Amino acid sequence: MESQDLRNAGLKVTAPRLKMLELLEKAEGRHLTAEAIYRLLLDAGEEIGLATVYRALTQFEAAGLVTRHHFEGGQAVFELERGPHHDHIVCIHCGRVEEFYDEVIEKRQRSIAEKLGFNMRDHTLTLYGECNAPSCMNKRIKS
Amino acid sequence: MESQDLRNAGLKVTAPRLKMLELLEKAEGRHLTAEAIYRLLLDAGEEIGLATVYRALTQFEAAGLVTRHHFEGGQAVFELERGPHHDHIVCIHCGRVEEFYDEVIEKRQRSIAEKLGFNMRDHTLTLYGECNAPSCMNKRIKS
DNA sequence: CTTGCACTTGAGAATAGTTATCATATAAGA
DNA sequence: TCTTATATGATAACTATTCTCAAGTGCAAG
Repeated sequence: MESQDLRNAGLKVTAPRLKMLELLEKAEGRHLTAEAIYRLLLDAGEEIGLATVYRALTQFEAAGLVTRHHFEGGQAVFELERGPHHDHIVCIHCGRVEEFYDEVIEKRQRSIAEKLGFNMRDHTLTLYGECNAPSCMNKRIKS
Repeated sequence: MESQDLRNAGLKVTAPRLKMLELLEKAEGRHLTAEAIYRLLLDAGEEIGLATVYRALTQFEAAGLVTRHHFEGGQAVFELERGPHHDHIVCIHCGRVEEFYDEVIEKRQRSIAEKLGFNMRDHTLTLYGECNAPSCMNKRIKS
């Protein structure tokens, strides 16, 4: 239950926070911007402020409930932290995001950090490319 | 000579652009923000506008003369594009940046992209950790 | 050399994304 | 139920960057 997640994080259980978590749940791994979350909730008839969305997302991130990614371009995107770590590949044409995990790369990163005298704490790996989704390829031909 | 780089890129050879390239050259691989470049030039007695710095950096990037990184936190940093591709590891305490290149990771990325149906065009890999520089460790103990 | 003009420049306004402020509202332990 | 630390929404403020525009300048053609 989401309310338990909130309590564990030392956050009060409030309507805006629950709605946001539900939405992220329903989004099933899609990567949403703060703005998108705000609009979706408004469209669903919820009363919520953009500031609250940003605030809550920051708190969720601190609590390890969501992850923030920056990819290329302005806005940050958020996704629910379900399961283990993974990296991303983003289509430079349609923005589609796929996730992957590679043990070889993970191991290699740790040993590189160690060799350079760093105690590794985190990393971001994002690949960019052209995806082979039909809808995306069509768009490219037209333009 | 830098002026040739500019001509090759289809850019006119102007004082501000040359000064910026010289500065980046002297920075020897340090990663500078647009703001830092601007201030350094002002301090050196050059007359230049911040808008010009941003404009030129964008043009240099398009021409492949410099690379733009986002790391964590607000401002982008720039470095001269000398030699082959490399990735970065950043100290989360002092911000020190080291560079590395790992053929195993590079290969692995390409095959992952292919497997997922992407034609890979680019990637960013940044590790974050605590560095073992004496100056950095001291600061941590004090605070 | 001059000259013409497309390209540049600097200053400041404008924008995008995000965070801070503040008065009001509310969750939840006593 | 009371109390109070937290949370909320509206809006102002802020940061990084880009845009606008009038004035200036590199450079190719004469």
